[in-house]
Amino acid sequence: MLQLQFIKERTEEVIERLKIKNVADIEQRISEILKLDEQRRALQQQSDAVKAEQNTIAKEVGMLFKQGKRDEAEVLKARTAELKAKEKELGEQSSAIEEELNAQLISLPNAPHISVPKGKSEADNVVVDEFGQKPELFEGALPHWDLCAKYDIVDFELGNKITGAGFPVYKGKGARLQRALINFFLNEAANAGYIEIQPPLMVNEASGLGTGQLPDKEGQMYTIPLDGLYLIPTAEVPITNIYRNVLLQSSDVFPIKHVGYSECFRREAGSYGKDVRGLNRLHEFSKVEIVVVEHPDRSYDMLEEMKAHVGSLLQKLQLPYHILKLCGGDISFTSAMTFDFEVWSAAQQRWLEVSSVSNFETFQSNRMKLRFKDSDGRTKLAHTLNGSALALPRIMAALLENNQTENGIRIPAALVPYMGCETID
RNA sequence: GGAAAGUUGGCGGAGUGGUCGAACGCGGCGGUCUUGAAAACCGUUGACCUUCACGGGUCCGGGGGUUCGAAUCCCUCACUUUCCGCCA
Repeated sequence: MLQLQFIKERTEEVIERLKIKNVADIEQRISEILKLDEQRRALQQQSDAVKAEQNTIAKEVGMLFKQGKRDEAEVLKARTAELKAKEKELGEQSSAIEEELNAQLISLPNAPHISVPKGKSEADNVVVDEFGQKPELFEGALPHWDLCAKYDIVDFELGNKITGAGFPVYKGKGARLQRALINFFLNEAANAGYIEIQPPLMVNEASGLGTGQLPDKEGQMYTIPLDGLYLIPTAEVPITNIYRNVLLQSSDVFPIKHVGYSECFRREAGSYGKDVRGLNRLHEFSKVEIVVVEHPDRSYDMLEEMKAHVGSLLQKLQLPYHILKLCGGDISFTSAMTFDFEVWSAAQQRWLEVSSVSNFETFQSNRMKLRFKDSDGRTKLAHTLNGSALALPRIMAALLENNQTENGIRIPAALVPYMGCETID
C-alpha cells in the first residue's frame, strides 16, 4: 500500500499518478484518507494525554502505598476510574477510525510511475522493443497441442484423469525439456548474480498479505482451509516474504538478488476458450522467478537490468519476442511500472506472455515493513522488484511450434547440453 | 497426535507486580593511549507513533484479560526445544 506520509506530502502527484490507473473518484478517496488521518491523530493525542496522566497517578499511588498513606492513595485510585473510562472510549473511536483508514489505504492501488502510458486495456499497451524474426512454418505445421500428442511429450488427457483440466502430465522428452529449461534459467540467473532460493510452495496468510495477493486476489489462489495455508501462485510470494518485517542494517546490502524455481498454482477462474488451449494457461505450471530488493534511488536502473536479463534468455533460446510497456489500465494493482515480454507462437499466430517484470517501489515493502538504514542514518522503506525468468509452458509452446520440422522438433543450441539431444522426434 | 519446558534489545543472558525500555557480557560506534594496530580504560549504542519544539505515548513472541500499576499474574494462539508416537 501507499505510504500515508507520501500521500500527505505529495497529494497532487499521487492523484495525478493514480489517474493513470483510471481509479474512480480518486480526489474524493484521497481527501477522505487525509481526513481520517487527521481525526486519528487528534484522537491519539487526546488518548496519549489521558494515558500520561494515568501513568503519573500509578506512580504516585505506588509511592503513597509505600509510605503507608492509604487514604490518599484511594482518592487517586478513584480518579483513574474516570480516566480509564475515557481512555476506553477514545481507544474505541480511534481504532474504528484506524480500521477504516487502513481499509481505505489497503484498497488503494499502487501509483503508477509518471511515465506509464494512459490507457484502458491491453490494447493500449506500448511496444517498446522487438527482437528476432517470426519464422515461416512449412505446410502442415501443427499447433503445440497437436505436437504434444504426436511426439507423446505432454499428455493433457492423463492430467484430466489424475487431477483435472489444466494439470498436464509431461512425459519422456517433454519432461526432460521442462527440466532442461528450469536448469538453464537457474544457471543463467546464477551467472547474472542472483542467489538461488528453493522456497516452500505453501504460504500463510501474512505472506499473502505482504506481497498483495491477499485480499486482492484471494479467489485466484488454491487454499488449504484446514491449515490456513495457500498454494503459491508464484515464487514471488515466499521469496519476497523472506524480507517481511526485516530492518536491513545498512544500504550496502543492495541490491539483494534472488532467483527461485517453483511450481505455481492458479485457479484462473473465468478463463476460457483459446486462452486455455494446450499449454496456454494452466492451473499448475513451472516458473523461474527473479526477485530483487533495491535502494529506492536505483530501483529503475535495476528494472532495466532485469529486463535485459529476461531478454537475453529469450535471445539464447532464439525466440522472437517483443516488450510491452503496460498502460495504466492493464498494469497490476501492486505495480508502479511493468514490462511484459511476449513470444511469438508461430502456429497459433499469436503472442504469448512469458514474463512480466515490475517495480513495486514501496508498495510491497510498506505492507511487509521491509526497511533499511540509509547512509544518512534514517530508516526507509526499500523497493522491491520481480520478474519471470521465465514461465515454462508458453516458452515450451513457442519452442515446439517455431522449431518444428518434418523430421521432428529442433532444440536450440543453448538447451542442447541440458537436453542431451538435438531433436524431439 | 500426546507430554513437558521455553520465547526478553544485533547476539548471549538477568529480571515473578511499582524505582524496568529493561542488569551484565559480547558485538557496533566515538574517544584516551599508540608511529600505527592490538590490549586497557572512558563514553555511547533498539524500533515505532505523535509534536514546530519541549515533551508525551506504544512495543519484553502475537492477541485478549486481571490490577491504581504487568516483562513479571491469568486466558488464548503461534513458534522453538526435549521425550513418546508416526514417518519420506
